[in-house]
Amino acid sequence: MSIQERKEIEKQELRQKIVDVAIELFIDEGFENLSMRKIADKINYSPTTIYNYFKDKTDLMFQIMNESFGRFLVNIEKAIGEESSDPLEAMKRGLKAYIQTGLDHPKNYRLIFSACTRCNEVELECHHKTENGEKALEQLIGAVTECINHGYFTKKDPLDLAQLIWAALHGLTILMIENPHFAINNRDQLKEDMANMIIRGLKI
Amino acid sequence: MSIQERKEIEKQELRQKIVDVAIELFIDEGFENLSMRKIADKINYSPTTIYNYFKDKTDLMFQIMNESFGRFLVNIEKAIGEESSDPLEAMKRGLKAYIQTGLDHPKNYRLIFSACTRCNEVELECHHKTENGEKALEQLIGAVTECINHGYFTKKDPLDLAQLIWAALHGLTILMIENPHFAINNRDQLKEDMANMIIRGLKI
DNA sequence: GACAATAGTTAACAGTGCTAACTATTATAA
DNA sequence: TTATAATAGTTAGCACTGTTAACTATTGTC
Repeated sequence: MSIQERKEIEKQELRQKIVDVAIELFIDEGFENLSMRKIADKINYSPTTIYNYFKDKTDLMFQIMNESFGRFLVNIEKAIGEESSDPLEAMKRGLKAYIQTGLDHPKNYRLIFSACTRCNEVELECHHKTENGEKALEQLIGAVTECINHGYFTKKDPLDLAQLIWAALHGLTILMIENPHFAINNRDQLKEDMANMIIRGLKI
Repeated sequence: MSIQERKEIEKQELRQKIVDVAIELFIDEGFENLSMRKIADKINYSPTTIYNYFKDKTDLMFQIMNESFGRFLVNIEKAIGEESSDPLEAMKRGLKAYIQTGLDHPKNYRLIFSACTRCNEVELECHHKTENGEKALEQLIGAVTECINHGYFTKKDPLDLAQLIWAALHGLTILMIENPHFAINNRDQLKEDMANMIIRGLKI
């Protein structure tokens, strides 16, 4: 390993540490209390060091958002459990797993989508795409295509259907997380009903 | 009109002015640039005056959120247009109107739901209910009940169904607003598809 | 051993939410 | 009519924020 290689690795390690600590702080202390100075304190560096690794706070936010998206995907995989031979069965399990995973890790889920809230509020033009977000969508498109090919779903554009599904799931998940009053007494029922509504709505 | 009444009215007027200016600033300058001092500047009062009318910034946020919700409802009514005799027809028009109104006034829509993002991030416990939010839900429940009574929708708890519908609509609307990449080329199609998916999903 | 690049630092600016202590103004009761 | 009390608004200040510019110390290269 050359010196340059070692330096590069060290750089990546510190960068990753910043991301990890930022997520930790977000989870522990919330959105409003996540500051560059607190992150710096936690890693025992001066606040300005962070700016050698991230353009600004928004940039950092998008990195931790992407990282959290990755962790969310891992958790979903776990929640889905063993593979299913029937695509429709797999789809239904996936739908419920998405909502449940969001509810199980509300702060994580919130983090994934709260970066956008910070991004260029004025113009509502955020040009970031998260790598892991794209990956998730690809996976969902695959599952939808399976359902179409097996004659379960209407023969429409799989991307369209995937976006429909994602939107519906996200809506329920984020409302439940952000509004503790929403469906306080019937969350399990609603989760089930949402999965059923989606599948019935797209069935041939 | 007694002196007390006049004073009360003046108080309400200033309070309303603060709310109006706060909304204006949010729309014009965005979330991050909305500060107590800027609001104070705009109404030519000292910043601390605001604290005589609102407990803190979060409190003010919830007031402007409620106000925006009210304006949103007015705009939806407009978008729905004339009354329809058929409840299912009315429902479909309402569904599309919700999404379209959100897209037509993205900053307004975002404001309605961004207050929660600020509320007690740590515990995810926000105990505010917005009056206008409750009102909207009541209305939706009414429309759903109509559809059930006419034999269009499955005989389930109208509150459940209304929450399902709202969640799905909200998910699509907020994703489109917050993520400019989401469904950039097929938004009209998606709006239509979402309405159809919901109705097919709930039909008897 | 000189030079340059890199990584990290300190100091500072302009702005933030919010509180405490103060001052005027106004309405009520004697 | 005047003293008292309540109300509405003010100033000054605290502890914090993101971010930049200028600096220093360390390290690798020639």
